Amino acid sequence: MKPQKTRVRFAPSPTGLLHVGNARTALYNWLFARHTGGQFLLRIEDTDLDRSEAKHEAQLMEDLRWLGLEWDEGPGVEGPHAPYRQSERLGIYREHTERLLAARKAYRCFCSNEELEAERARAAAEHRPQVYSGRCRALSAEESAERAALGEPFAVRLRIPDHPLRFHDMVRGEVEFAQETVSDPILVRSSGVPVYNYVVTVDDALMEITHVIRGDDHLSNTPKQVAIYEAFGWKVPEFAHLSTILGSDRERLSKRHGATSIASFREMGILPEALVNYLALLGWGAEGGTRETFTQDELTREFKLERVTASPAVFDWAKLHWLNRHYLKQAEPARLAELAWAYFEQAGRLRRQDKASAEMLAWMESLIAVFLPSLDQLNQLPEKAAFIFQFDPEAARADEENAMVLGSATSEKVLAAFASRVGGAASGGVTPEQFKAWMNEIKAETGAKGKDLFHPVRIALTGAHSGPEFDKLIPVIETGSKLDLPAHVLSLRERVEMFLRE
RNA sequence: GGCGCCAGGGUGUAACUGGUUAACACGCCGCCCUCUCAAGGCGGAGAGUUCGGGUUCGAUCCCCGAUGGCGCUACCA
Repeated sequence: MKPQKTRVRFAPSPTGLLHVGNARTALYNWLFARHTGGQFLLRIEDTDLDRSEAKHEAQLMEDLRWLGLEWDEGPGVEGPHAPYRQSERLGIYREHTERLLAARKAYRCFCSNEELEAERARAAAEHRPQVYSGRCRALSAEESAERAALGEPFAVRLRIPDHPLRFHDMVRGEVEFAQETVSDPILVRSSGVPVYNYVVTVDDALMEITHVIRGDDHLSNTPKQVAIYEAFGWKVPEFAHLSTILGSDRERLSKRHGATSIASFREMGILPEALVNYLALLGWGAEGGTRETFTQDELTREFKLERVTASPAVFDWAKLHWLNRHYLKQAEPARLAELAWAYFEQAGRLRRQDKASAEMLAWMESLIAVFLPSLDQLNQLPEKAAFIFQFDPEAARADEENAMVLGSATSEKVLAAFASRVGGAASGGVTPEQFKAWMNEIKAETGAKGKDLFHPVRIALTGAHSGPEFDKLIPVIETGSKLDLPAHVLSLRERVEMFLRE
């Protein structure tokens, strides 16, 4: 028997931003499809027209593409099972409902809301499962048709079979629900709008989905869906219910925990490869378990659904940051310069049009290299680099620790010696080699060494007694001072002069 | 209330079909490097696998129960 081609889908509703939980579901679907050589579809669940918005759909697709999760069928790509938007498939559902009704697998339910509520209350009081009594199940075909024809409002319910509903879950194993604990589910509301559990099942079947990979909040809905497959005589697919992602307080991760949308991660300057790697690790571990960093290709090769954990995982910013730092260091400087530009632009440090200048871009690359080792997210860059663009001697002196350094006897001598050298520097700017030579001279001249030697100079140049190494920093400052920027970047010489004038 | 899922260091995971001093990574702490902050290198602490039974020569792993967390229980998705 030749193996069936796997087909999976990611089916979000466009009611808001794509967040980590859903993104991880999408990723696992995508990885599974790619690993097995199958297909990954995107389907938009927009039956809830009040909450669905076109802009969310567009954002969703953009976010998926940013993560590198291209779909083989779906909006924008189309395919043999189009349309891929549920709002455009209403006719299909209606047709299928007719079939079920005709086959008496489903029936019209004329019960009112009040009646149903009373029924539930009674069941709760008697400690029984709150399932529908099935009162309208017994209605004859004639009576049912007659009341419908008379205009009496009705919903359509599925007849739950009288055998246990079981299915296989690749994460949880065999799962079984006793039939008496599952209520005859509503398929179509009295308004005529079909219900989520119903349309999902119809679509999954018609789109020939072989593996339904989704969040475990759907686990308890699955027996109903299995019953729908059975009612139509369709093959029940494999399921894989992914555990929830929790916040550090072990509560379901939500906006309450801060930024959790994919869009916000991108805005912060988290690289997509870092996020993909992190999300993959959240609920899955490679065989052997000694590797943590995986490219998307490596994940595709290693990812096995059977290895996904059933227990919920806590989202950890520290580890995401660690991975982001890792990928930031791997990234092409030109790419980082391009990405970082937006943040500096926002901070008013750079102009958009200057991106066209190779000189500017090169300078940006060297600037990023200076701060890269201490960067969690790219958007931290303008703040870390602020002292390059804006030098404030007064504030530097005001700092308590700085004042202590500057108060020492040698610091004055050191600064004077340094100032005289910078003052006489060639117009080309100070080079790191020159700087090093000067510091050696000053060391010999004043007897100051180590912190006593470097800290006063560092404060006079950067405003702080700690910061990046001078070798990398000096070229950035000197080159920057010659560029045409929104605000002039002070050269070493200008900094020292200004500092001593204060 | 009913039904279902889950349960290992602070966190994410590894541990072949039951046999390991319970491994790796993040984080934390320390040391080295260094003018400093990072980065990097080296090392350390931190769980005996929720609890109670059972099966077994032997359970993190299999079974039962309890407890806790979560989900579903809608004419929400």
